[in-house]
Amino acid sequence: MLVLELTETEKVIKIVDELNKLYKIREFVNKDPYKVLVRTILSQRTRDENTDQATKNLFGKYKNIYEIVDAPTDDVEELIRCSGFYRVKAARIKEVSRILIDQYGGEVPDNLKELVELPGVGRKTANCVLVYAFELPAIPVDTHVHRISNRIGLVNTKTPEQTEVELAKIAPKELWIKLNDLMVQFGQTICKPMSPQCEMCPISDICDYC
DNA sequence: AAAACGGGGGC
DNA sequence: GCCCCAGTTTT
Repeated sequence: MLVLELTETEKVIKIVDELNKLYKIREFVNKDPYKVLVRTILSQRTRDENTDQATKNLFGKYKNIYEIVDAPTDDVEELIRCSGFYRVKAARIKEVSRILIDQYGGEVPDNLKELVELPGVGRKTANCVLVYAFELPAIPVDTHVHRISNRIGLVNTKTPEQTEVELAKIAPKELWIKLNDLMVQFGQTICKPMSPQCEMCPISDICDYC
């Protein structure tokens, strides 16, 4: 069988295309920047099911930033308990909310520089806000994106930030917005960290991992 | 019972 | 870069 020789850019296009047949691009909490930010903090080192449940619990009771900043911390902790790391996350959410109200008029900044200055917001979380709330081109690199990109030989990097830089070079900009969400779903269901289900992988023809 | 897991921060 | 943090899931 003829082995296709694709450029890295062509590989990205193919990967997005194939994964897009399998998974839907999700729209997180109606692109409300504050809710996206909170949901993303809740998602840190956490699976989707638990993230979604915690997000529902929290915003089911407290509607916006002003209600959350005044909410009792133990109640917030209880509502988001199912997402794990709930004490840290509750503290971060309340701290960030306070800062946004005090310094940004209750709005979420739409640029990387100001976002990463917020406590509990690193590069991955900030990029998620830019992509999912503001629809700006950014590539949130979590461990799924980092692992998969390296596993299939798309990049050869050591840190997530290096992966972000390399992916930005080879991926067409209009695809950036899809990369994280597709790879996360792929990483949770097929290209898993420990036991990848290579037999049902839609992109095995461009991957020699197995 | 470990070890790993959709990060972030402090040093 | 290394280590710590801290609930949950997987091995």
